[in-house]
Parts: sequence; C-alpha cells; structure tokens
Amino acid sequence: MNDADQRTALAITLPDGRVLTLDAPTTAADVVKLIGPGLAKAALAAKVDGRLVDLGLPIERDARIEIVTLKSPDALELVRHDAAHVLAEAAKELYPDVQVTIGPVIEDGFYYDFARDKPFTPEDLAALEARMREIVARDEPVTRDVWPRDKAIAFFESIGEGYKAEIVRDLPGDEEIRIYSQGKFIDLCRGPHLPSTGKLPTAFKLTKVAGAYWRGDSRNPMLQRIYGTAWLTQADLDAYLHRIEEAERRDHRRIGREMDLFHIQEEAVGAIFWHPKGWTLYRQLVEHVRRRLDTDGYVEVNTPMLVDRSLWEASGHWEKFREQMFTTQAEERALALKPMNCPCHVQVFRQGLKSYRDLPTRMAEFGSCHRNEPSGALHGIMRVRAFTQDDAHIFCTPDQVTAEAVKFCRLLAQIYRDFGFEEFSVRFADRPAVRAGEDAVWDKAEAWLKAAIEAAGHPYQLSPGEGAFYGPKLEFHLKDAIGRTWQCGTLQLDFVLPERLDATYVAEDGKEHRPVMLHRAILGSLERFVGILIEHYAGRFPLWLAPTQVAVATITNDSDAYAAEVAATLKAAGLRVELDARADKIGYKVREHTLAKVPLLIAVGKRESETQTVSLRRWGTDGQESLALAEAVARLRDEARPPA
RNA sequence: GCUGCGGUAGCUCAGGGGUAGAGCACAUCCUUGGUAAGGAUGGGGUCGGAGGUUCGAUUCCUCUCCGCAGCACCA
Repeated sequence: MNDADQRTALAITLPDGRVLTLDAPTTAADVVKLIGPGLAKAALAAKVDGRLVDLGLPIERDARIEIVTLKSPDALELVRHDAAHVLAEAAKELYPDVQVTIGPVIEDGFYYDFARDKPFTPEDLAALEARMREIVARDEPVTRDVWPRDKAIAFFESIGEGYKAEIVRDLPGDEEIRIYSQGKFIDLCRGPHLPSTGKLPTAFKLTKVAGAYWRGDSRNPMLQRIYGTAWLTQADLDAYLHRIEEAERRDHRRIGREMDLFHIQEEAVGAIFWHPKGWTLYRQLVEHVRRRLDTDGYVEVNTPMLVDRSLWEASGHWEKFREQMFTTQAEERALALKPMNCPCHVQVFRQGLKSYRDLPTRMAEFGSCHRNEPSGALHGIMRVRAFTQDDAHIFCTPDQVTAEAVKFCRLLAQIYRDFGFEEFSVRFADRPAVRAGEDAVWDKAEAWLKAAIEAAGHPYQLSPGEGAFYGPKLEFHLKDAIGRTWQCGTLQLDFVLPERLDATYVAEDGKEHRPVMLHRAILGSLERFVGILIEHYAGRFPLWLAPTQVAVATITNDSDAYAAEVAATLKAAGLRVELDARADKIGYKVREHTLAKVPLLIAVGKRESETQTVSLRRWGTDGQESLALAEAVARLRDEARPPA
C-alpha cells in the first residue's frame, strides 16, 4: 500500500480553478451535486484529467474534472453513442430473436448491426423508433459494472448473444470488461454513457437499413445494419435532413436526365452515352485542361487501349489486378483493355535514347481506361467501368522530383480554382500491405514524397496503408458547394515501374540511369469530375462551362428573322446559342429556359428588331437589360471566356 | 460480388388474378401573346426478360437482367 491509497481526502480541481475536497472514493456525480442542482440535471458525463468517463465512475485520486453537458463539444458523440444503445435495447424488446453486435458513432449519426434471420422492414424501423422514444420517456438509469471475462462470456452465451461473447473473447487480455445495463438490457460496452436514457435528446431518426458484413469482412456472415442520425436539438436534426434533401436535389443522375446530358443503359453497364449537351460540357473540361497543360510544359500523347498481356505481365498489373481487367483474344494473342496509361507511356518514353537533357518529360494523355468494377460499386457517372483520366507521367531525375511536385501542386490548385473549387486538402497515403518493390525503396519514396509536399507548402493528413502498389501517393480532396469532399487529384512517386519496364536515360556521366516516374492526375476521371461539377453547381454551370450559354427567344414570329440574325452573330462570336422561335408566349419560353438552367436569355420582339438591340435576362434575376446587339456580343464573348 | 428493396407511357408515379390510369412531356390545330405554364384534340404501354401455377398472370411463385441503398472493392 502506498500513500495515495491511504488518503481519504481528494482534491478535485474544476475548470474555473476552484478546488473541492471530497472523501475518496468519489464520483463526478458527487462533485456535480456539490456544484449545484442545475448542473446536476444537465450533466451527461465527465472529463476526468481529460478522459471522458461516466458520471458514476469512482474517482480515487486527485483530479481535474470537467462536467460534460449538452453544450460541451463531446456531447454529440455521447448522444449518438447512447442513441445506438437505445436502438439496441428497443430491438431486443421488440424482436427477442435478434442478436446485438456493435453500434458505433459515425459522421452525422450512428448505426447498429444486428444478427437476425428475418430482414428489417421500413415498418420495423418506424416501430423501433417509436420504442426508442418510449425508452427515453421511461428514463431508465444506466449503470456500469466491470465483470471478469469468464463471467461475461458465460453470461452472453447463456442469453444467446454469440457475437457479444466473441467480442469479449477477442478483447485484449488487459482490457476491462465493462457491462452497462439500462432497463432489462445488459450490454458489453466501452462507454461512457449518459446517466439515464431520459437524458437522450429526442432529435434522432432511423434512416435506413442495409446489409453489412460481420467485422467488415466479406467472408463473414452478413448482418443487418440500421442507420440513424442523432442531434442535440430538433433544429440540428432538421438542418441535417435538409442537407440530405439538398444533396438529393443535386444528384447528378437526376440533373443529367433533366438537362439531357447523358444516359446509361443495360447494354453498356458502367459506360456512358454522352448526349450533345453533356459532351459539350465534357469537351470544355478537356479543352481547358489541355490549355493549362500546354502552358505548363506538358506534351500530349495517345496510346493504345488494347494491349498484349505480356506488357501487363511486365508491369505487374497482370499479377495484381487481373480480376479487374477486361480481356479478349485475337489470333492466339491474349489482350487486355488498358486499366491505366502508365505502361504505355513508358513505351513512348523508351523510344529512342533519352538524355538527361530531355528530362523532365511531362507526358500527358486523356487516356481512355477500362476497369471491371464490381457491379455494386457502379454509381451514375461517378463510378464507371469505362472512363478517361486526365493522366500524365513525369519522367525526371531524382533531384528534379521536388521541383516537379511543387509545380504540379500549383497547377492543380489553379485548375481547381478555375472550376470553382477554392478549397482542397491533401492526404499522404503510404505503403499498402500488397505492394511491389523492396522496403528500402519504399522508405526512400515515402521520404521524398513527404519532402515534396512539404516543399509545396500544403499541410497534409496521413492515410496509412492506402498507397498504390508501386508507390506512395498524395491524394488531393476538393470540397464542393455543400461541404462534401471528393478525392480527385493524385501525385504518386514510382521507382518500381521504370525498373520493371526498363526505362533509362543517359546522364551527364555518359551512363544509363533510371528515371523517376511521377504519376499524376488532377481531375482524376473526367466522367466523375463532370458528375462532381453537376452536383457542385446543381446544374447551374458558370457561363464558360454551360452547354447552352444563350437562348434567343422571340416575342412573336414577326421577329424570327432578327432573332436568327442575333443567334448567328452570337454563334460567330463563339457562343453556344439556341434559337427559340416557337409560337409560344415569352413567359412560357422564359420558364422553359430558366428550368433548363441556361445562363442567359435574350428576348427579341418588335422593339429590338427596329432598334438593333436585345433584351438580356440573366438566370436567377427577374429584371432584364436592354443593350445594342453589337455591345451584347462583345460583352458576352468576354464573359464566356474560360478562366485565363 | 454480398444483403435488402425495387422495375407499370419519354419523366414522376397510382393501380392490381378478368388483357391498364394520372400529371408533365410529345404531335396536330387554334392562338402572335413583352419576361416562370394560352386553349382544344390526339398518339403513345409485350406492366424489365424467361419459365411456372391458373380457365385466365401486369398482379402469385421460381430463375434472370437491370436499378437503388448499404457493405466489400476502388492500381
């Protein structure tokens, strides 16, 4: 026994610096009572020396204590965790045959995985949610206990909770087995929990049910996962539900149909039929990126889509990604559709002798690739089997890597800005479990890439094990108009492929050396990027991207000839124009083109044709301005120019 | 790929063992109207596909394809 155990008085320091003296052992709940009844009522949990714990947890030594209430930053996580538990309790009450497994907090809410033969229906969700509210109304006290491992295993097995027993069995040997009870529901949990179910704000909602593998492994049985969202206030919940609606409203699949941009059909699953308007948009992307690449010292190439298996064997793709490659055969040759452009780019690089004077070579391709993605992964134009990358490979010397990475980051930021994305974040993905190349090479590659991103001056987060099989990578995640992030750009450092495909250059010493290869993309998949743009702008593209930039509508058919002249003049100035000379009222035409999200509407009637003017209306505004045709053409041509 | 749910007109959706319905869209005619829907008439469906049960299937059952959500995957 040491001195600490013999002490009977504890010094409890509060956030405001006050020190309370209490007899040991005490609990946060005791401390709260001393502070006041208001706080006692509001208290959800406590932070003891920075660690989040239950209010009732015995405190046996001097500590700094902070009381967690709904106003604390930690409250949301606690509340969501408890919502998951209340869901589990409700499920056990309504459906005694379910086994409970795990129920963690996730972004915006929580889920709980249940094992049950019969699937949950939407009606079950409604019943569960109603029962959850009853449990909150019951205000059941939540108590915490620590059990010996054997007792916990025996208990869970005795009540038929095999998954829980398995979790207990797999807990590390030194871990406390904490058992929480609320009402008749007894559960293994790390905690902490609210002191009673009545403390749970009722701003929660069960949202969906779906399958999920036990322990996230597709070889394990599938459980039924119920998703829920939970918030501190009803206003927060409403705001969240509104955000979901907003995302649905922006869904690129819906807007793509409404704006007649593209379609997908059964006969070409995972591939896109681009309609004239969608393809116009797509072309703006390509043409803009190409302009930026030209001024940034890239050369553009184009390489075969269908390539002999031997190249993929040499590159390592056959070994690592054969399952996801489309293959075919011709005259006894095994061929594969390229899933990536890099091996082909190395072939271009290998033509003729390369000197150090040729480096860096920045070789770009809008490369059409095919990957046999699992059917369940396909999603609109965001995840497809046939796509085009804004790909490039930079062949350079080791001492050029940093400068190239910095240059690339600058180009990427510029292009994101051009497309209306001001913010992006960077992740550093290091070596994956399945990889090519030796650890020493990886050590070097990771160190260099890290140095490069630091030189570029971007803060980054670590994504352990997420690198490509041939090298570490930087991932660039951009943030869209409603705060969602999308990984688009990537910069990867590769020592392996130049070796495997024998790329060399002659250095100043007259000897052959291996170039370093930087794989890089900015938009990633053009198809996906179009999808992101659609959702980012909700279909309301900036003028330079809009498939139709101006609609010229007549007031009456008397103005048809003048309207045609206006349209032709705008077209000659490079604008994308639609002439609407239908015998409909101008109000109807305004409505149609507004719904079609055409940025500019020019109306012409008798007044305009007599004075060689146009009446210009901009999307989203009610008024219109009258100006001379020549001036309108000059102004709109300027406005429609891509970002310089 | 796995689990669940779904597939009815171009779109959104209703219906339901007795050979199908709405709104919008589309076509024709009338209307020429100054900034978010003028009117009339009309055409349109192997009820995703294949089998089965039944006197009879779009409806019930089986298989299959595709879609959606989530999981797993994403060089």
